[in-house]
Amino acid sequence: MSPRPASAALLRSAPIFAALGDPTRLHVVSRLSGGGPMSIAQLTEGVEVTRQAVTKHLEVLAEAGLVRDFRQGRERVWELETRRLEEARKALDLISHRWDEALERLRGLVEE
Amino acid sequence: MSPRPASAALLRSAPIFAALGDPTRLHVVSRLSGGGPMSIAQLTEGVEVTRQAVTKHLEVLAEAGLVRDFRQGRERVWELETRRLEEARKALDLISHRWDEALERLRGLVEE
DNA sequence: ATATGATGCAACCAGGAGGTTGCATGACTG
DNA sequence: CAGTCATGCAACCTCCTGGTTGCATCATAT
Repeated sequence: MSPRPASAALLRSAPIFAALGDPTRLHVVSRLSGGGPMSIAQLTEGVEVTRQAVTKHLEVLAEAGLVRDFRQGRERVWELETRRLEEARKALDLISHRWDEALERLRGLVEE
Repeated sequence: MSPRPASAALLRSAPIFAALGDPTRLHVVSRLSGGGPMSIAQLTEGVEVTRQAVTKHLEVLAEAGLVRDFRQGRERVWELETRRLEEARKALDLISHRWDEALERLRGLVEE
């Protein structure tokens, strides 16, 4: 087992990070996380952009599996999907863990 | 203290996520995490794109504070900067934590 | 000195991302 | 049924992103 190749699992979390990488989107996610499920109109308040822009962002987040929607009367309500958040968190853990191992190996080599 | 606004600290991690959101970039980060510090040429092996493309990606990662470089003879060696990784991980924790709280509050309201 | 390997720099390009506006639709409220 | 509020749909626009190619530089091994 020499230098491990980039695990496919890790690579698969790229879309999640990409989705979280936009300020407006992160803001929306944060709003959702703090206030529970919200309609598009609600989410648009407190953000500088148009309702349509928010809609697009929500669709990007949904595509990445970070949010989920359901209808409630004439409203479309969005809520967080924490499973993917966990995946991303684990990916970050994996990276730093492997980095520590790698440095440890290097230190070992130097000391020989 | 009603529905908390998106914390600035959280918003500040958007660039980190954005940097991690590209497949090639995540691949590079993964390579670094598994094999210790590497030169640009080394990182270019095992990736489908040009050396210059890799250089650009490294600069994006550096901009986000995720990697750091130092010269070693005629090589430019890059290494991971795990501090920012930690920040991102904490941001994800914060989000899911607040979401759980929010759902708890909602459940409380419904049961009244 | 010189050839070679590792980068740096700059110009250029296509496509996608993030936003907007205008108008159509659907579902409650009186 | 009429008015209104929450969305859906579509066409457009601008800029940034991810990539490329070609050439200049700089350090090193001979």
